[in-house]
Amino acid sequence: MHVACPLAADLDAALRTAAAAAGWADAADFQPDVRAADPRHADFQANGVLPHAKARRLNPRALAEQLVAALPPELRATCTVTVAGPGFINFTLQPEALLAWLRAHATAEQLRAACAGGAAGTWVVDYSSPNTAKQMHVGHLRSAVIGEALCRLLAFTGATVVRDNHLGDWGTQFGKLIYGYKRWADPAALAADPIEELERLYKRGHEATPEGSPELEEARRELVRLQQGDPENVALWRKFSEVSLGAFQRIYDRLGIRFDHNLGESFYNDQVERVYTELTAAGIAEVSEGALVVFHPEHPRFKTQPFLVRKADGASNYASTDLATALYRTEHFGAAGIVIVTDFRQSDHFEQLFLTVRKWFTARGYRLPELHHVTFGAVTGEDGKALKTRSGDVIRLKALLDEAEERAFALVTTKSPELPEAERHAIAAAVGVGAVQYADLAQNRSSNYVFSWDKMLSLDGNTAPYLLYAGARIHSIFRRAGVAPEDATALAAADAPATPAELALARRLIRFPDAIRQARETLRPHLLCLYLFELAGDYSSFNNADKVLVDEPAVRARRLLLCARTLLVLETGLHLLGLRPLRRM
RNA sequence: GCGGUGAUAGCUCAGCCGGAUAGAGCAACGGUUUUCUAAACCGUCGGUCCCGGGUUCGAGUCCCGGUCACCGCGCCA
Repeated sequence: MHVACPLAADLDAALRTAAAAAGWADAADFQPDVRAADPRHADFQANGVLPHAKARRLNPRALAEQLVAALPPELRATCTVTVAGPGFINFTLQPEALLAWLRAHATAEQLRAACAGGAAGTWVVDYSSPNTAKQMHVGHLRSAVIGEALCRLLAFTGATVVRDNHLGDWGTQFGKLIYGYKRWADPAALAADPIEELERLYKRGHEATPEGSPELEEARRELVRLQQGDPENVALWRKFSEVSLGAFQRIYDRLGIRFDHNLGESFYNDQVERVYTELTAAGIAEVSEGALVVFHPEHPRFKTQPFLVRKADGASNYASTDLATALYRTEHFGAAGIVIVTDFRQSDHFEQLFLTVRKWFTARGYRLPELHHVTFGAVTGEDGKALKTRSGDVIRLKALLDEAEERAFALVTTKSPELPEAERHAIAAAVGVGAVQYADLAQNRSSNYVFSWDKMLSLDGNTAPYLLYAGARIHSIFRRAGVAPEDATALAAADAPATPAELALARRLIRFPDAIRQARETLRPHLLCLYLFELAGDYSSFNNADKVLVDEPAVRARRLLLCARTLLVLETGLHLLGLRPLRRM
């Protein structure tokens, strides 16, 4: 017998049909509002009867009873339906329906199919985007980690994702850096730690070129030479970029990030002229105080707060390059969506940018992609100010990841001293770096983030190790059982979930597509983190309450089935967050 | 001044389109192991959801007013 497992969308459709079958005069207007329910009450609840009844001055409980009576018998076979409170309709899935879902979602591909439909076409995601010739510090972590998770979520739900690192590789700072480099570069230091040396040279160049000094004039001339294509300066600039990208990639490797493109600001240098021309021709931009600016008369604030797209001296700025970038992404990649991940302080800039792009593209008849600015709160010190170590330097990302791995290594060695050292190091890398990533992802991105080593490196509670540990325990059970989690024959005899812990776990598993949908729609990975934490909690409770490897074949098979599906969902989810699951820890 | 974001347990935070008794983790205290990894599980303690109004069957959630914090607002990116 084949028993299907109805989910929210199926119940929604069934209720609409029932409204018509019950003879409601305005059944077409009925919005069932089916959603996942508090597990204490049901699997799903429909709240839509209350507002519907209210608008028509009818008794909501009576309406709800009519709907329930009009539901098709097939549905009643798969779930228990009750009316509760003022008129909620509760749906509790029968264990056989849960079993049907578990059987139907055996592979990553089947899981993905259940989650597809969120995004389509090409989505360009602009994240990380550090400045070249500088170290990455903890302030760079959020964009990289959140951006990568969003890329994976978008790809998982059907988009073709283009990962674009929009490097800050062009601008006035290069004049000072070249000035410093030509005078004080130390080849040995450059070979040992290039970024460190470039930072030193920039600082030295900056200090040696105070405002109004002849030295500053010389630094500016270096910049002009670079922009005019002077071979020596261009070669130096290229070297700075290469060295920087190499250092960045060592960080990205640890975070599981690989960009498709590194199209920095310099790439758009010769594309801004078209922006000026088209914006001016369309009457969108105007000259004000010598600069080319865009006002938005329909906007309460931007009708007077200008968007400067070209400076009075004729030079481009980041608005110019961001406009050129939006055009390039649309024309070259055919972007259906553009997601830019930066901190909240740039909200005004991107709001103005998007308003301008919409008018510009509409005026020219260009395809208009969906535009999203994904913001996140600042990382601050305990005082709410910019982050510093005790010595006054910013905390380097490399140092943070190193510290995380060291702490994790000490813990692995305590917990699992029998494992070979190389494996303990590999586990420590996944646990330590994963903890740092997860600490960032698990918090709602819009709130500010007070940095603390203990919080970032915590290994208890709602943290990466808790999720990784649940997975490692499942692998351990399969090792003991002598079967692979993908081995369907070991699961064939499974019957429906029966114990409270089994049922709670199965009910959590079927909600995975809903969690994915929410995280994707809101571009908020913490909703996926929350789900995975609850899943790992339900699994841990199950693991504690019900022994898997028992003698009765049906019980053993159904618990192995739950383990296999938990593992599949957990590892899929961890991967979407950019974390690496572990088989042992 | 205008605008954005935030304020929920001692601490760090969830709370999705208004929905049922506001939830986790940490910390504190107590319990669970001859049994698949105790990095676990179970329990106890802990709340003026910043303040004041409003909308309604129902408000942490929406609206209005206020307080505090961080941030943005003409040539940095």
